[in-house]
Amino acid sequence: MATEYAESILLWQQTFLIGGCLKEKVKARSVPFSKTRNRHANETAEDYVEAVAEIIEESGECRVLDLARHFNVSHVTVSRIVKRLQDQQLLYSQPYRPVDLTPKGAKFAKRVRERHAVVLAFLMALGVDKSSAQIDSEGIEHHVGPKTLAAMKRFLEP
Amino acid sequence: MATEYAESILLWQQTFLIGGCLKEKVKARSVPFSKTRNRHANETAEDYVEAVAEIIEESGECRVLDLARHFNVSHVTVSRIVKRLQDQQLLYSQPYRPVDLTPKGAKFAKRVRERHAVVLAFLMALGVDKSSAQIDSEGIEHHVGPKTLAAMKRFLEP
DNA sequence: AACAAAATGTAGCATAAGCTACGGATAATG
DNA sequence: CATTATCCGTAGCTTATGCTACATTTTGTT
Ligand SMILES: [Mn+2]
Ligand SMILES: [Mn+2]
Ligand SMILES: [Mn+2]
Ligand SMILES: [Mn+2]
Repeated sequence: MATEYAESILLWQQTFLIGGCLKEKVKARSVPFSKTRNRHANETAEDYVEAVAEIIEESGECRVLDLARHFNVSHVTVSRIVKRLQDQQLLYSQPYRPVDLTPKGAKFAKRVRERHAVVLAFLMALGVDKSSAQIDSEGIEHHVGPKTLAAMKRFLEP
Repeated sequence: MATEYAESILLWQQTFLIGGCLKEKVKARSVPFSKTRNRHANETAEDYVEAVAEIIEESGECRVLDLARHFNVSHVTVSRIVKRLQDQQLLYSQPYRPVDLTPKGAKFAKRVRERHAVVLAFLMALGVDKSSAQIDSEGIEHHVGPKTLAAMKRFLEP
């Protein structure tokens, strides 16, 4: 429902971009902010499915505490978010049991991990040291649209 | 106070990065997420001082409603945030009066606008179309550290 | 000056994401 | 098998950012 609301806003703004009347330079200027807010709303889900996939790959299972240490937050914060991602059909979770990805979550994780890998490799190819690239890519990844992602790939393998 | 807390966490993690014991690969991995959360906490302030500077430059004054239209949010959201930024000495504001930048806010705005301009120019130089570059740079700018910013500048003017 | 319109503030609600404190469940160890 | 340690859930608090509805102030127009 949060998603529906956000999408309706974007659709409404699309119409403003098409029909070109008088004072919608302001409207058009607001579109990047709306889209950025949308992307921030997805950010937690993206980081969590990515982390679950990585942790399972590394250690065989993913516990709530693994995620808490991964993100440096309390286990309570993780529990609540896991519950929401379960409602969104991205994760399986039962009380006191390890967390796992649903098929939908696994597909999502695959896309997100690929994009993150491209962004990280791109920054390093650009000459950024690994430590800075790891930090910056952790935030940048969520704001890289398809066009920018394609451009980064072109830069990496010409 | 939120800032002090966040900084104390970062300092604490620094020590973990220096002293290399056993299970702090997990700790080290959590640093990018902590720093990204920090950057998100600054994001609103950055976007607002930037917007205030732009709007004043374009139209002579910046009203609450100008900001509301700029960001596509309600004037109530703007009012509350302006109040906080006033507490942080970034903005001047009196009831029913236009908003202005403090000297501190103006310096901040200068840095933020320059960084945003570099990121936007960089994406376009990379081959991203203007519309996508505008959208993506609006989010990416807040996650570009000094090293990445320097690398982008090198790419732009060699 | 009076009235209407526009801008701004206030009250009250929602959701997301942090936290501590405490209690219950599971797992490891004797 | 009993005990302890670890893990996890729940209750309750906080801050940030969205919203609508309504009140107030300022501004513009008869
Ligand atoms: Mn990631
Ligand atoms: Mn991330
Ligand atoms: Mn921005
Ligand atoms: Mn971001």
